[in-house]
Parts: sequence; C-alpha cells; structure tokens
Amino acid sequence: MYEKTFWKDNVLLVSGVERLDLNRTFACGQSFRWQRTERGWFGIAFGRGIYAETAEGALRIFPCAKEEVPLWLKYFDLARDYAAIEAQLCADTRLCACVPFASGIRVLNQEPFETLITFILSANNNAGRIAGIVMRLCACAGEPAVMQDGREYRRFPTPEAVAALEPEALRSIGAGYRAPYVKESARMVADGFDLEALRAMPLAEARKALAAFPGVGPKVADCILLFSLGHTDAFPVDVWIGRALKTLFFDGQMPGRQEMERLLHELGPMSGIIQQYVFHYARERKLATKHEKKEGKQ
DNA sequence: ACCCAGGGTGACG
DNA sequence: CGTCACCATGGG
Repeated sequence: MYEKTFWKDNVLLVSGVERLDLNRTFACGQSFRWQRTERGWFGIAFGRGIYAETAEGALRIFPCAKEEVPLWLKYFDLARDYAAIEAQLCADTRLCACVPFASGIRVLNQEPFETLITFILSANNNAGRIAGIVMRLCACAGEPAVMQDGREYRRFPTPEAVAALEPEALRSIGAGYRAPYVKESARMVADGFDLEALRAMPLAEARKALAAFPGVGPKVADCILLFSLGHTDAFPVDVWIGRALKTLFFDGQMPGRQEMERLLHELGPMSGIIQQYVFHYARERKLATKHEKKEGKQ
C-alpha cells in the first residue's frame, strides 16, 4: 500500500513505498521488457514507454498522463499491502528465510496477450534468453514509438501481427521449437479468444481454458493467471520453485500432488504472491542443480 | 562434450 | 491417471 499520490507535469509520484525494490521487481523473471537506465529503469507496458525510479521512499513514474494514473497504480500493484504479506511470511520460520532475499518485490499486473506469448517462450528456456527473444519479436512485429527524450522503442505486437509472422521469422529471432506455439496461440487470440474473461473465472476453470493454447501447460497457465489476470492464488511451479520447496518444506524430497495441495491451502489466497518471494529466494541463493534428478528419484 | 534454462507435447503403460 | 524422450537455442 502507498500513502499518497501526487501528479504534476506528467509525473506520477507515489509516496510511502519505502520497501519497494525495483531491481528485484524487474529482475525476478515476471516481465522481460524492463532495462536499467542511468537513474532507474525504462520499460514498455500497455503500449507506452515509461521511466520508473525510486528515491526517498517514493516511486516516480513518467511520462504519465493524468488519466493513466490508475493504470500504473494497478500495474505496480500499489494498492496491495505487501507489508502484511511479508509479515505473514515472517510468521512462518520456513518462509521467513525468503524475505531477506526478496523483500520489496511486487507482482506486476501485465497485459494478458503479452504474458501469454512471453511465457510460451519461457518453456525450457532461461530469463536472459527469453528477454532477447521478446526484444527481437517486438523489433520485427511491434509498432515503433519514440520518447520525448528521443529514446526509441517498440510496442509489444498485436495478436494479428504475431499471427501473421512467418514461421521462419519466429525461428530467426530464436523462438526455436516454440515458434508454431507462438503463432497458433496468437491466431486464437486474434480470432476472438477473450483472455480478459479468465479474470472473473474460478482458478480451476481458467486453467482449463488456457490449456487450449498450444505451448501452454500447467506452469505457463499459472504464470499468465498470476502475472496478468489477477489470480493471486495461481502458483507456478518451475525448476527453481521445485528446488526451494524441497529445501524449505519437504526435507529434500519433491512433494507429491497431495502434499503440494496441502501446502498451497496453507499459504492461502495470496499463495501466488508468496510464490514470487520463494522464486526470488531460490534464484538469489542459486540453489544447486547438480544431479537433482538422481537425488529426487530415490 | 555435457548440463542447464520460469516446460509442453505426444506416446506408452 | 503417471512417466519419459524429445524438442531449438545459447551460456556455463
């Protein structure tokens, strides 16, 4: 939560966010469209290029038209009480270990189509390479735009533009075997699949609906629901979360389905937000990967 | 050369 | 229902 917002001369200033950590927020693998600048960060979201900086307990966002204020407050999830979430984490000795590594992160509310495509690309891939593929995708299919200071950028392409790309073009930007998944999923959205409708659905129903997209399985579906459709109880399980759960909760063993469900029920309706803390903990700790298959199989 | 990355798909029991 | 090889690509 924040204390106050001030808007003047196309600058939005949000005070009372001392804990907010933009470095962790943008570097924790949820968005692939932010880059460091001299003073802060530059990113592209909702078709707009935007600068974000923190100083003296306040977040500074610009350029921001007055009518865009609610959009950015929502994008940065500024109405949510992260102090209360971190307090909940610290009440659990296992989760409390994550807080020093992840305090200040926020789960962004991104665009559903962009999240669909970028997380199809994320499958069996790594964050640095995903960002490169997304950048090249925007370069070859996104609309060009320019900031007032002259910085040039590309908007994320429309569903129609992605669906119209030749498979060879998607291969050439590094999409690999995911190229047909990207193209066909974009085609489904261009043909009228209403991603926004998933926002109001129960979690299980929304997951089932997303499974209709090629290249979208359980993990990618939960990323889309958590990062762009407001489902704070969606809990993406990737290799890093798996390692963290093993070390923090299950004594080195990969949990079964029932154990996982019991844990998620215990974590409550914000389990997805908590997931981001656990994910960041695993990444910062660089939890080992050596011979994990052999260990997990005993 | 081998292993790994914010996994999904299809085939096989 | 669960398991498993395979998938393109670049970095360590």
